[in-house]
Amino acid sequence: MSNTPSQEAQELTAMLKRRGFIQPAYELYGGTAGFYDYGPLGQALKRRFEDLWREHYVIQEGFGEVSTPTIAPEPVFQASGHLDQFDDVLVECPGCRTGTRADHMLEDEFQRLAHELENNIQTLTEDAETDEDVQALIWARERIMQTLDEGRATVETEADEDTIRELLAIPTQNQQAPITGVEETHSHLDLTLLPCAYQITDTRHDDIILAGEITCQQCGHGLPREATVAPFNLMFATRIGPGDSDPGYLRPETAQGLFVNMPWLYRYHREKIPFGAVQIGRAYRNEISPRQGLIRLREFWQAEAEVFVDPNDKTHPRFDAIKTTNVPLVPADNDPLETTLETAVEKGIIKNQQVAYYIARTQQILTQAGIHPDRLRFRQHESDEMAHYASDCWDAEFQSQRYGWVECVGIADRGCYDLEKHQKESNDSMEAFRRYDEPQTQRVTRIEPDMGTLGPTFKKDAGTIAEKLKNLDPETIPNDEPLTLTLNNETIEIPPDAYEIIDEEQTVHGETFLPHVIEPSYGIDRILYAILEHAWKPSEDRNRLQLPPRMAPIQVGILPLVSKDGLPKKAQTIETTLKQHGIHTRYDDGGSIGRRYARLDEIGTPLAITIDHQTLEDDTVTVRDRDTQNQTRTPTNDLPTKLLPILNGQATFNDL
RNA sequence: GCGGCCGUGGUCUAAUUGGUAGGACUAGGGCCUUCCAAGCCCUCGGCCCGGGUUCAAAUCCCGGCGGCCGCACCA
Repeated sequence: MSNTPSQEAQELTAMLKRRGFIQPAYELYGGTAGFYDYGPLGQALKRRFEDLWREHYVIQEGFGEVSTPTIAPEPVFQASGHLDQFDDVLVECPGCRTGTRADHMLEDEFQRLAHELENNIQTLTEDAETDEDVQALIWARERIMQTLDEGRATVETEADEDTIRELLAIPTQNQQAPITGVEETHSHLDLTLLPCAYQITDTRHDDIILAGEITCQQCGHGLPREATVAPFNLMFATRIGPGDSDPGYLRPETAQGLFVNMPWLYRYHREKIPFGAVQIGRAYRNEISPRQGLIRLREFWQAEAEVFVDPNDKTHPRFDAIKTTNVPLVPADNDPLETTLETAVEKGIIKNQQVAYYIARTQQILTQAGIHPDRLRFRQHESDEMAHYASDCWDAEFQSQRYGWVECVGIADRGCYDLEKHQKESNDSMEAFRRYDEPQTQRVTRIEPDMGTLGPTFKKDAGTIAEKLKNLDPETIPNDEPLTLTLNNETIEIPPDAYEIIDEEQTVHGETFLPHVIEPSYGIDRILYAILEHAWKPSEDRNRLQLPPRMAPIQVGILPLVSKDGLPKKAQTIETTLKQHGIHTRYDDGGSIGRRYARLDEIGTPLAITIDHQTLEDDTVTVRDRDTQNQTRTPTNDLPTKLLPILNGQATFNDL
C-alpha cells in the first residue's frame, strides 16, 4: 500500500526534522535503519500522549503502573513462546540468494503437488486397466485431497506399491520421491506421502534441514536436497554477566514484565479479580528490513495494559457506559460495518464485553489524541494471522495518506496462554481464587498411605507406591482380597494396614483458577505518526499542525509585538507567571510578528499571546487562536485561569 | 534479504568532456517595524563513509551505510 510520498508528506517529514520532532537516529554515522530520535518537541508530544493514556488507564481504570527491565533472562521467553515461535525460518536459494520463509515455501509446494496429483490421478483413472486400479486411484485421490492440508497423506488401497507408484508416476529409484515410508500392513498399504519428502526438522538452535525437491520460485534454481535454513529470531540477544552461560534478550513486548509479576500484582490489588496492570516502555524487535519511518522500528515504545479477568465472566462492570458507542468494524469473515458495541457483542462479532470495552477506550484515547474518527477503524485478525497466544484480536487501524491502513493498537484476548506457560516454566502458581457465594460441603473419599508401614516394608519404593495409592480410585479397592499394584513390571501386594480409606466431609470455600488476560497494547510511535499526519494542514501561505491543545508540545507563545519600548520585559514577566502555572511557553521576539505566528502554527502551538503598547497602559494582552487566527483581548491577571481549561481540552478559544 | 533508482549546508537545489563547490529558503546577529512568513546589511553552515583509477574525483570504478520504489517480510 506504499505510495511515493506525496509532496505533503515530504513537507511534513522535513518540518518534523527542522523543528525538532523526530529524525532518523545516528545520522552522524550514516544512520541505522529502524531507529529514530525524538527531539525536544517529539519527546514532548510523546509525553503528552503518554499522560493522556495514563489518565485513561491509570487514573480512570485504576490500573497500577509498573516499570520492569527491558532485558530478561532466557526462561522468560522460553515460557512466553517468543524463543520458539517468534522467528521466521528462512531458506536461502543458492542461485539467486533470495531468502524465503520455509513454511510459506512448503505451503506453496503442497499446493502445487496437490494440483499435480489431482491431474495425474484424473488422467490415470481414465487409462486404468483393471477395476482394482481404478478403485485404488479413487481411494488414493480422496485420501490425498483430504489430508494434504496437514502436510501428509495416507493412502489405503489394496493395490500393491509398484502399481501405485506407476499410476501416480512416481519414480521408484528416487529415495526422496514423494512416496516414502511405504509399509505393507495386512491388506492395505500405508503410504506416507509428504512429511518425509519435505521434512522440516526444527531443532531450534541448530540448523534446520529441508529435504525434498523444491525449485526456487524466483529463479527456478533447484534447492539442494539438504538446504540448510536458519531460523531468524526477531529478538535481540545479549549476555547477562560475563561468559556465555546466562543468555538474555531485549524484550519484544513490555507485556511479559507484567505477566511474570502477576502474583505480586494480584496481591497488590488485594487478591481481587478483575484487576489490571500497565506499563509504558521500550520494546525491541530485530526486523529484517525496517522501513517507513516511525511505522516499523527496531526499538519502539509500547503502552500495554494487561487486564486479568475471570474466564467464566468476561462481562465488564462498566459496559453499560460504552455500549451505545458506534465503532467502525472490519470483522474477519464479514463485511465491514459500523454498529454499536452492544450489537457487536450480541451478534458475536466481538467475542466478549471485555474486548469491546477496551475497543471503546481505545477509540476515545485515539480520537482525543487527534486521530481523525473517520480515519480510524477496528479490524479483527483472521485466525491464521492471530498471534500464537491470542484467541480474539482486534487492531485499531488509522488511515495514513502515505502508508494506507496501519495498525497501531492491538486488543487481544490472550486467554490463559501466558500465565499457564509461566506457571509451567517456573513451577509457581499464577492462579487466583474464586470464592463461592456459599461454602460448599462435599463428601470426599480418599486413600491415605501409612508411611510408617510402607517405609520399612518397601524401602526406597515406598514413595512411588504412596503416590500410586493416592491416585487410585477408592471405589476400586477390593474389600476382601489383598490390594495389588504393578511396580517395575512386578506385581506387589500391599497389606491392608499400609493404607487407610478416609471418608470425610470437607468444606470448600472456593476454587482456584488461571485468570484470562485481556490485553490492549498500544504502539506509541505509530500513534504519534498518525497524530502528526492527521494534524498536518499545509497550505500556500502557512503550514499548521492542528494538534488537540492537550497534545501540543508548546502550549502558549509569548510574543512582544516589537522588541523595544519595554515590551520584551513585560512579556517575560507574563511568561514567568504562566510557567509558574505549569504552562509550557515559548518566548519569541525574532523577526516580524507574522513570521513568529507562522513558526508557532507549524509546531502546533494552540495559543499565542501578544504584548503590545496597550498592554503597558491597561495590562491586557491579545490571545490568538492558532486555527482561526482570531484574537481577543484579555487582562493579564486572568490568563492562567482562562488559558488552562483551553489547554486541557475543557474549554475552547470561544469561551474566552 | 534481492533488484532498480538515488545520496551536495538544517531544507530544496546548481556545478560542460574529471580541474577542490554557487544559489534559494531556514537559522543566528543588527537596522527597521504598532498584529500574521515584508525589506536591507552581516554571519554560521555542505560534496554519506572507505578504498581504487588519475597530476587532479562531488563527478569514473569497487565496497559499505542510508533513502525511495518493486518483490519478499511484518507474533
